[in-house]
Amino acid sequence: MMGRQPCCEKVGLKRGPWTAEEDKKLINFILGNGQHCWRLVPKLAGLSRCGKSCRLRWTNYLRPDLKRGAFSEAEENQIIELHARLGNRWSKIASHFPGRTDNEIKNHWNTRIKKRLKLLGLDPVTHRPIQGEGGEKQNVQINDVKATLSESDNVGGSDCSQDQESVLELDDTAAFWQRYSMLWENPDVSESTKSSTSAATTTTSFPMAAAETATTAASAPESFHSFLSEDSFLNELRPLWDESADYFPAWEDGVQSLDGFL
DNA sequence: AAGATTATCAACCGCCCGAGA
DNA sequence: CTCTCGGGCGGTTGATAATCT
Repeated sequence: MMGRQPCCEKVGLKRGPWTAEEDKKLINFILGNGQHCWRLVPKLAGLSRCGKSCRLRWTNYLRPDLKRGAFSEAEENQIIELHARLGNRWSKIASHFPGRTDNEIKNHWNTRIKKRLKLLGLDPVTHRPIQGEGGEKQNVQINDVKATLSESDNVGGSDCSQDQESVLELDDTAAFWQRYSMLWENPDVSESTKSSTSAATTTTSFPMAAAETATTAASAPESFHSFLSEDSFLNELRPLWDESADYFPAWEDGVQSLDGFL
């Protein structure tokens, strides 16, 4: 026999983007009942979705303790270091970032960090220098960084004011690379990840990230639901929200972080 | 201004794993 | 021990937004 039974009866179930109405139903249900059996959630909440879809929507988008927003430089650096040690174990990586989801980190890795590593001459899978023509990529790396910085991150920019900044950034990059190499040269590195927090909590500077953040932060969309600012829904939801701290450890923080959207 | 291209990210799919019967 | 089931994970897709030509 091939394949596998679907997780649920898909016939008649809605797919695709969630509507504000569906979100309301899901939020209200979870607030009122907590998280138990996801399979039952759609039925009980009156949603024509499969349980998996509900879980995904909640954990990746509706949970009030989500941080959202652009990744900081420090976060990005930490993701890179963790990925070097853990590989594509996104949930493990995400566990180091309260308020971030594995999906979010995975997306960020695939769309941004991966490219940066390539620009740095690093293989995003192995985190080692790409042995291209001549295998001397590591030596030209710093120049590559400079080139790519002025190429791609100097958006709308004056080119002359950048030299000084670039020097600083290059120093940081060199330091980062050094740390990074040491990480890989340490044969115990994969073991050390199991035990604890050793290298994960330190931060290094990753200037490409800084440059990028500077150019994109201003335009970063705060896409948290517009319906959350609707008065009618606010009046209905907010009291529930405030009463529900018992269900989730991070709830209080979540409420606070929501305030920015309300 | 309009069409083409690229980037982003929410959401889905299918597999894996652990718990419990 | 084996089987079933649900939750979780990582890979991938596709719609939309942003940017370029």
